[in-house]
Amino acid sequence: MCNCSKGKYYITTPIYYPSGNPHIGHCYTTVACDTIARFKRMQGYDVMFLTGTDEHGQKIELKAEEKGVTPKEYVDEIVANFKRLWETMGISYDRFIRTTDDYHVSAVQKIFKTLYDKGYIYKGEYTGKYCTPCESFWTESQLVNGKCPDCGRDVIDAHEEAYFLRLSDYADKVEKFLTETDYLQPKSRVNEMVNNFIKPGLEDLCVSRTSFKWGVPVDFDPGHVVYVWVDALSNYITALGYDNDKYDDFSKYWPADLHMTAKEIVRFHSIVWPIILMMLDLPLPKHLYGHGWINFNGQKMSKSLGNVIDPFVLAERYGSDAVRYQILRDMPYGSDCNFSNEIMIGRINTDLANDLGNLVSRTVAMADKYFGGTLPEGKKAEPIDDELRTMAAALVEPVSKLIEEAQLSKALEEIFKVVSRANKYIDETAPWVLAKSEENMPRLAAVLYNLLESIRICSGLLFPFMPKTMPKVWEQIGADESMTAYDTLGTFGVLPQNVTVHKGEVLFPRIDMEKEIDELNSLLTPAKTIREDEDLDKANVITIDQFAEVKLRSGEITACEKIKKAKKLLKLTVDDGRNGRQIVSGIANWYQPEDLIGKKIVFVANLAPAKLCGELSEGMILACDAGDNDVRVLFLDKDVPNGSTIR
RNA sequence: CGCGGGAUGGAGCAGCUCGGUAGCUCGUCGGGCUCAUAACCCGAAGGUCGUCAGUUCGAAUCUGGCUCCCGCAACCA
Repeated sequence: MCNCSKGKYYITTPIYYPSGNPHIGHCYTTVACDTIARFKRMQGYDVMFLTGTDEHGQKIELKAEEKGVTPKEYVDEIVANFKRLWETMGISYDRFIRTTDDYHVSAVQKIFKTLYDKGYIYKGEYTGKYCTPCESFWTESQLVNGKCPDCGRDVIDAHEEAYFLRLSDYADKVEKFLTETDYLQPKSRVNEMVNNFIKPGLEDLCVSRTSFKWGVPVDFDPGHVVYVWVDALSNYITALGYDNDKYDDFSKYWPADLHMTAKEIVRFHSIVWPIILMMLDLPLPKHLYGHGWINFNGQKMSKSLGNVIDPFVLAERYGSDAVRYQILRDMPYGSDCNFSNEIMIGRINTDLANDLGNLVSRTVAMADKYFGGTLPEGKKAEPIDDELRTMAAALVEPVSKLIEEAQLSKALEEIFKVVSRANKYIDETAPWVLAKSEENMPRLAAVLYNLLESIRICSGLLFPFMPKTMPKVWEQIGADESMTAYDTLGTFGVLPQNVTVHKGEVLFPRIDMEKEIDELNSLLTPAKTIREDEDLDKANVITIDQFAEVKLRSGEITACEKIKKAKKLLKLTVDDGRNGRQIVSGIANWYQPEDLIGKKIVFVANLAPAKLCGELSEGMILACDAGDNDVRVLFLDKDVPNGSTIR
């Protein structure tokens, strides 16, 4: 097969932020890209599949400090986990870029300088609000109740000298790009982007910071580091050798054929990234696909259904292919999907064990039992064969199109229609009846051959989705590599007439749902979580003087009401033994106002006052995380005087 | 009037762009089969498509009002 006949295909995942370990969401994006990459390789494209990590920023600087290690040491450990997960999940990336790689750092400096020299980056003064956990700047008007509109936490004032990227100049061009091309998928997101960010007036973007050090230094202005976007987005070109000598295939692979991201960073990939490329006079990428999130069933999540979502645990228990299958199968195009262990096990059992695995198993078993493993040359066709044969041979076309469009769930659905049809065919033809008389042998051989061929085609198309298991299928049905190549998948009748099958291991063992859920619950994270807490405790030892700075006092709740504008907040009036005070507490999900009135509680007396949803809060009451989305307030004995010091 | 998503048989979803017999998967019930991983195949029950009004010969599908739910916290893919 000629590897260059189809041209190149460049596909990317986002570079992930290693402030914590990889989770099922990272897994989805990466597995989806891997599947498409493998599929394009099968088709004969010269594929470049890039993934990596975005390692700079204040958040990582802080996390590292908390842990008492350097930022690099901190990310090294987590990046190793990302790589280990990709290994586990069978991710066939061609290149892995880290924004701390030397070549990337120097290339980013050059890109920054180029943009500056061209006048697209200018120095200004940044004044506004900054949310540290989100690493986001906000204007006063964007704040919600004075809080970060993304996470609702406090923002801090920020005034500093900073460089800005002149996005405003390109508002019209990028709007045209989004509305007049099919770059951004699904199409529904185009309006979202245009209405929310372009039409209100595209603001220039702050692209440097002086308040932290962990980033790419701006080489012509010491003290500044490049702030996230120019650094992170340009990975897609520096990884190909743009402005560096590490690689030299930029001209070969750029522009990207597909950037895949989750929906929350679509904004940067659909607006900022094309603009940066326009400024650099580079070709624009062809497609951006923003997929939905994997949600965890929200409040509905119940103990009985379990909740283990560590991808390592899932892969270890069910096999990476089963995990790949489930997340790809259940994520609908463009919207979110739910995840639970029950859903995952259900998928594995019905689709993989019952339908596909069992189809292979029963087919191979019959070939083995009735013909000693090798089919005879003589076959007898019948009209009833036609539907299955036609369906199987026609499968490659729609499936290819769907994969091309990143509609992986639908592609799988199509393939499994043929699997189902094949199971039905076994019933229609009843091979065990045919096996009873010698004269039916040619007919029996034809039936089994048709089944093996259907399996061959399905497994060939399933290979990009489940790359570890499909070769085992091929082994069992007696197919070699040449018989599962992409070009053979549109043809029925590729296996030799006298094909020999080999009974093998059970491909996807059926899982006992109840037993499995019980086991998952028993290993459900408490042990691990507590250990992490202990580690954190040890890393954050304080002195008794520090503790003494926190003034705890007793109080009695004399009045309590819900805050209308907020969902989670209760407004408490507390008798603190002095003038009384008002405390706002985020416990509305767990307590009704009437449950609290008259109760004695502990509160932090010297906490800086804050406004929450417009209500003044002078202190904080103590409550504990009782686990599993439960919160319990600490109540005191009735006879404790209000205002007593607690130590 | 903060933004966004949603409401379709027990559960999860498709259908809605371009109105015309309501479809899929799981579950339930009944039957068949015995090659197979107690798997497979067939059949049945079950929905006034959140609500009110409008447009229309005809609305799940178009228009407007209303109600309710979810995310915008956590591992931010």
